[in-house]
Amino acid sequence: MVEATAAPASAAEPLAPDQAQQLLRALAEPIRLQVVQALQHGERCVCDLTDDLNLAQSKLSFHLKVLKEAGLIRARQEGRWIYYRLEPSALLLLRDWLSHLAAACQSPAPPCS
Amino acid sequence: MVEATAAPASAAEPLAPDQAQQLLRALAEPIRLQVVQALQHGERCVCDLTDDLNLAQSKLSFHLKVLKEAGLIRARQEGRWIYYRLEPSALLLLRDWLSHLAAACQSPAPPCS
DNA sequence: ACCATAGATCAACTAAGGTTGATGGACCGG
DNA sequence: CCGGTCCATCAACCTTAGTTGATCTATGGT
Repeated sequence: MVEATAAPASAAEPLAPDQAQQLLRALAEPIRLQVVQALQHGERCVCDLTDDLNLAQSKLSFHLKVLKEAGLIRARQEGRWIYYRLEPSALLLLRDWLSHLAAACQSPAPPCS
Repeated sequence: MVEATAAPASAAEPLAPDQAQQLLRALAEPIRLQVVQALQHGERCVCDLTDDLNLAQSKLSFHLKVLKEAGLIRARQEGRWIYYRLEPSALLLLRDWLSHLAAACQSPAPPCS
């Protein structure tokens, strides 16, 4: 959805609300958050992740899929194993979206009534 | 949960995973995202929000509660009306948390197997 | 060719979270 | 004091999303 093969993403385009929401939804789940943190310091294959996080293989696979579809992680196959790693550009896009939001709400506004 | 009356938050403390998750969950919902965006340019009272977003009062109230409990918005009463506004510090904390995550995953790591 | 392992996918189940309509408290104007 | 408006809360319902165990494909070793 978000990406092409070589996700150019840096900080130029503002990230549509739809995409922001997809990223937020993907991150807003305990297991997926653990996965993301487990990948924080580099690539890991699924078997290592199941072991690290003590999860059923099927369950982990489900969550990896959600993260991948959101563009937050990327898979790389090597022989029998599949290595997953974080996609920093997605994180940065979301980060910038939050910055933008925070910046906008610093200004005063007219009361309603 | 997250805050006291005067949320000091700026950029010093790293934000616990628990709290990051609460913020993410709060934002990861279409209506709440709309609410946040509606508050982006300043305070609004509930009646205005129901009107702007065309929502049942009860429904809006539910989502406002979630956002408030996450520390993302703050309420201010004035007569009969209750004005809500965004809490930038929460957004910035989450922003920094994402920065940190993105920064960490830029470094290489040892393969498993 | 055969078996074992890595991982994805599927269908049925369960649990969590959002919705709805009704009720209740707070504040105001007459 | 009374009626109306603003908003929060509650219980019952419904929808969405995560879980579980089984099955399926692919890869590699022997």
